[in-house]
Amino acid sequence: MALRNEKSILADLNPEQREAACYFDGPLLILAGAGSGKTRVLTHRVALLVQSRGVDPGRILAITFTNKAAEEMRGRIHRLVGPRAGAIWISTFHSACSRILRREAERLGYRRNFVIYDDDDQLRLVGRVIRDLDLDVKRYPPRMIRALIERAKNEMVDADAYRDRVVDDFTEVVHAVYQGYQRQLLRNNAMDFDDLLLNTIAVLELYPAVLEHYRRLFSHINVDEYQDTNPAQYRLVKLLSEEHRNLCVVGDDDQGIYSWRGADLRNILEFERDYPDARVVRLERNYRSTRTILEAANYVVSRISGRREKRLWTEREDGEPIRYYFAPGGEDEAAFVSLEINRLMKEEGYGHRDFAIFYRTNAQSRPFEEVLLRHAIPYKIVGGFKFYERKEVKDVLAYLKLLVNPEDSVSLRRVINEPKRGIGDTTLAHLEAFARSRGISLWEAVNTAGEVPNLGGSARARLEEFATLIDGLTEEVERLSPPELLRATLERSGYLDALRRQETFEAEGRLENLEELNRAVVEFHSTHPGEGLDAFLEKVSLVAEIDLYDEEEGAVTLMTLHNAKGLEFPVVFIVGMEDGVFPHLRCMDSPESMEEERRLFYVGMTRAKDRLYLTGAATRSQYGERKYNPESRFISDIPESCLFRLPSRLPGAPSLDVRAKAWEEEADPGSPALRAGDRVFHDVFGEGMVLSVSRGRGGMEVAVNFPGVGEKLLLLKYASLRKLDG
DNA sequence: CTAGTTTGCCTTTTT
DNA sequence: GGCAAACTAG
Repeated sequence: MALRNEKSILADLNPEQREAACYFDGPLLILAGAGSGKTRVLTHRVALLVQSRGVDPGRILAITFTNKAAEEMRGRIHRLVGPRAGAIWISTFHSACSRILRREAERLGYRRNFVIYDDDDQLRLVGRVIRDLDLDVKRYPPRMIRALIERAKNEMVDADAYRDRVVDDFTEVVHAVYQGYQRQLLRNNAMDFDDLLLNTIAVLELYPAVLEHYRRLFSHINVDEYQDTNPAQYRLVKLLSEEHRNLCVVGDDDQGIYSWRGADLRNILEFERDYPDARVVRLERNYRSTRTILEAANYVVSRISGRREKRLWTEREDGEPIRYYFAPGGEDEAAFVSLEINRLMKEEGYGHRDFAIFYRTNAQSRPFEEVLLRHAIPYKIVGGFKFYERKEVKDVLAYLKLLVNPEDSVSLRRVINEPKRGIGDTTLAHLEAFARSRGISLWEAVNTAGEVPNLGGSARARLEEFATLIDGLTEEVERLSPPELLRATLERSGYLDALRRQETFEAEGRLENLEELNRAVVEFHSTHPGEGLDAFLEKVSLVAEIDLYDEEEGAVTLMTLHNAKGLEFPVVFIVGMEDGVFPHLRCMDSPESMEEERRLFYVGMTRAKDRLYLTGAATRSQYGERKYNPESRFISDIPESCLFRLPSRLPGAPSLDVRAKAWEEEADPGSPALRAGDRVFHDVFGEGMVLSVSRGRGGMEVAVNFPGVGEKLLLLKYASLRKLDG
């Protein structure tokens, strides 16, 4: 591939984009509307810095919102400037901080092999601390306290400073838990997500030499999705860029959808107040959507107060009107979407990958999965049941974390009796009391089990056995590669055996997930040879759901509106357009959160290139009961001239296939209607023979052998199976 | 100590 | 309707 010179790089850009890409000295704000080519500007800007300005690639910092965006940007810059792209710091805030902290964390009392706690670990630890303080978890719910701690951290209020926020008994408790929580983190040599930012800031603020080092290192700083930065990120950027002021931020206040995570729109709205001499460039030309979609989107967002006035325009045609279908029920809504996908594929030549279904909450995906499965339309879900949050995956990762960092008591507690090895709550309680009284870590307590009072002989023996297991594996950490370590852990811990022995479908599924984890480790090892287990764990800790998304796959994509940011699809369905669903019930009481919902709607709409569908349902089952929701208020925000309302009773629409449902009910009590040996027909796999029928977690499960396809495990609830006679 | 059952909780979005 | 803590029985 030929590298590009300055002239040819500039040729890719329109005048505004060029202005933004070429402004190198001093603060720059790029207000980039949806689909205005912001990534292009950013990549070209960085390419120019390297290519024509001769800036050392290692001194450019580019912050993206997700790892996926980072990889993509690196790829695009690589195409422009070649392998030098490899040296640029392109990453999320969290990855960049983690990289810095691997070098600097020792100054804060951490060791460099610290582990990163996800929110499940976080919750466990908060709960632990609450219980350790002899508080009632009913009166002080860990989730709530964690939320308050999180918010404080977003606003850079540390555990000590929280004292100023204490106004009553409850905040008093929060303060105490916050302090205990931070102490535990330090003792466990662990950081949560927010700590990655806060500790980086702390290191920079406490050590002038360190600050100086990174200020010199990063001569040019670029931040994407600036509207979604929180006060801590703002501070960090400011610290690093204050001196040379070569700071370029890109964003769109209309797409700010993370205020619940602490993001503060003022960062982008008041950029010029921080940098009065800032250059501001607006990108308003949209290269993605039809005029109709843009007009509607402009209108939806125009009603938001205090925004920066922008008006997207395009040279594209009007295109199709936005189609709106308010179905009688949730199943009809899903059936409509599926039928429409089929129709567009047949009549308009779209492929599976051209379609996306967006919803407000992950829980809404079910009916769509069901109907797509039944119609044999391939689909994939981004998010939802998250791979790295599944029990078995987390269990095994906890083992690995423990090998890297034995101080990690959260992981230790997780695996000490998993699989069951006779170390129960009582034993654990004794260990804990001992650890606390001696001021040693839980792991040290396990290792000195002989001295722990009140322990029975068998408990001691089991603890010793466990300690030997972990010690043995720890010794291998230096010797074995990550894939080998995973294997050894799975085998020697007995985790694999325990699952194999169960011989249930559930265990089967878990084994498959572990196989998947194994693939991930193997892949990591081949792309990062020489990197150790710690590097793998770090990568895993910082993945976002969207990072796992692969657009090349030929499948319909289902995801939340939040995950949709930054993507585009020829055909988009935004489903669940009902008051209480979208906008979400929890956002109804404050005008600010309602505005955020509206921005979220805007984000969803502007993902569509050619066709946009909005659907809702008059009634659906929510939380297990029947709910009746009115049409979403956002529908009335769309100009009627852009909207085509479909009749809610579609002529010729098939009633849903209720066969599977009926079968499940029939199969439930005692005598299954479907038995081993029955011949069945499946829409996708064809004819097959039932091997077994059993009750699993998600309902009745059927194992079927399809000749030529192999054995398939199907959830009767979702499967479209017909029983064949004879 | 474990396994099985009941109760009682919570249901937004995620680096 | 789903999940985890809490309780109960072996």
